[in-house]
Amino acid sequence: MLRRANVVAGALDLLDAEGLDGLTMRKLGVALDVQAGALYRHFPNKEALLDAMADQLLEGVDGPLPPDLPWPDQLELLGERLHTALLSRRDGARLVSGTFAPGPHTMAVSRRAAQVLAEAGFPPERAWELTFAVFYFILGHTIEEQAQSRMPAGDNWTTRLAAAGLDTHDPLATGLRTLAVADPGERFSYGLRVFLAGVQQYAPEDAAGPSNAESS
Amino acid sequence: MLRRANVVAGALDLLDAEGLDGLTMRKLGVALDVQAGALYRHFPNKEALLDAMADQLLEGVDGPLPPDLPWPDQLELLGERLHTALLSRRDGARLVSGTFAPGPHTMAVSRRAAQVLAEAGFPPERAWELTFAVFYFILGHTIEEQAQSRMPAGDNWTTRLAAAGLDTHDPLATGLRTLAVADPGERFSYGLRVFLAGVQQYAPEDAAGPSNAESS
DNA sequence: ACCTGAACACCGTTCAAGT
DNA sequence: ACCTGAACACCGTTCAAGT
Repeated sequence: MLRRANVVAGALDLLDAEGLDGLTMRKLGVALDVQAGALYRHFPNKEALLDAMADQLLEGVDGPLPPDLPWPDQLELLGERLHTALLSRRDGARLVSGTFAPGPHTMAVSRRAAQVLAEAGFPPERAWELTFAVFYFILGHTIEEQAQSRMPAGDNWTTRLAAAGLDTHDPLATGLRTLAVADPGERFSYGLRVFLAGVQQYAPEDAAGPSNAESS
Repeated sequence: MLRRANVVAGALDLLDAEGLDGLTMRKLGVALDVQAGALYRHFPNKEALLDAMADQLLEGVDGPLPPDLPWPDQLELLGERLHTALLSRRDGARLVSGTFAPGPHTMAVSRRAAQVLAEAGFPPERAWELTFAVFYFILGHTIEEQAQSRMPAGDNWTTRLAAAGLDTHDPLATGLRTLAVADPGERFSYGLRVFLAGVQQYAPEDAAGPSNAESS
């Protein structure tokens, strides 16, 4: 007999095999030796299944954080963990970004990040807001990483950009080509640190920050 | 006779009427008084049409920037313009985020942002990287804005999050509920400024920044 | 309660044939 | 060159009927 957890596990394996666009209720039926219609005894629709898959993907991201770590480093660690989890399955970032109803793991991770920010002195709304903001960056960056990795090496997004109208002698054009071959993980970490530097600067209790933390 | 530009314009109007999920080659055919198959004389597939629509949406974002404006303000202006353009059509952010091949307007906007950062002293690769990073934040934030606006008022993403496991007396829970009714435009601007504060701090020529701009 | 078999109402895309 | 008409190979979802 089919259990809800089996369906999610089978769907995630099918995701690795077929990608998000190739993930079909019918193919999932075949993979689980069941008619496609039978899946609707466990999930009201495909959207709900995708939500469950996304939440499963985030299992473990909300692990304990070293309490002696400064809060910006805690956030960086959380961001790197999320990044790793998204990369663990093909199209993982696209899967999570399409989530409609957040599951328990999604909840736990978000809450953890917001709590770190609240303890750093941000008012609760700002803590949530910045949590979402950083997550958007992480999702967007990882979506692009996973899109690039599935493309022929000579046909990157960046390659197209470079070819489409940039002079060969333009330093910006060469920089774009350099980017195309750069380590995506290093790029991600750099972007994350830059964003977190901004967050740190806006922290009310951070003495090094400007006085306009809540104005301007 | 149908022109490529007519197809794009009709498709954008259909997008407003039906949303991205309801945008169908067959419906577009009806709207343009043409068989669906006829559209394939102008675009090789639906993906190419969506790319053209996304690029059209970004027309005008790459307008001239006041040259006397400090570069962080130039970036903020560019970001706000992009935000506005994405909001100008239903599901505009989702449309642009799904873009595969960047068109001329997408190119121009990206290049403009990268150039501002390059002139601020960033090496070209970092300039591109940060351009993408900020765009990811903008797209993600705007996708969520547009998703929220199409949901029943009492059933926000944030409302679900709040209901799913947060204590009523938890300040984080109340903060989340506050967020749900906050002005999305103000939230966007705040997040953008925070990110740009980080960027500014990493700028090599910014004396106020830390010395570890390229290390760590 | 769970699953099968089969249908319903759609999709994107192709292509001979018309004009 | 552009469009029609009609098909092909799929989708997600529903639901009587079986066990």
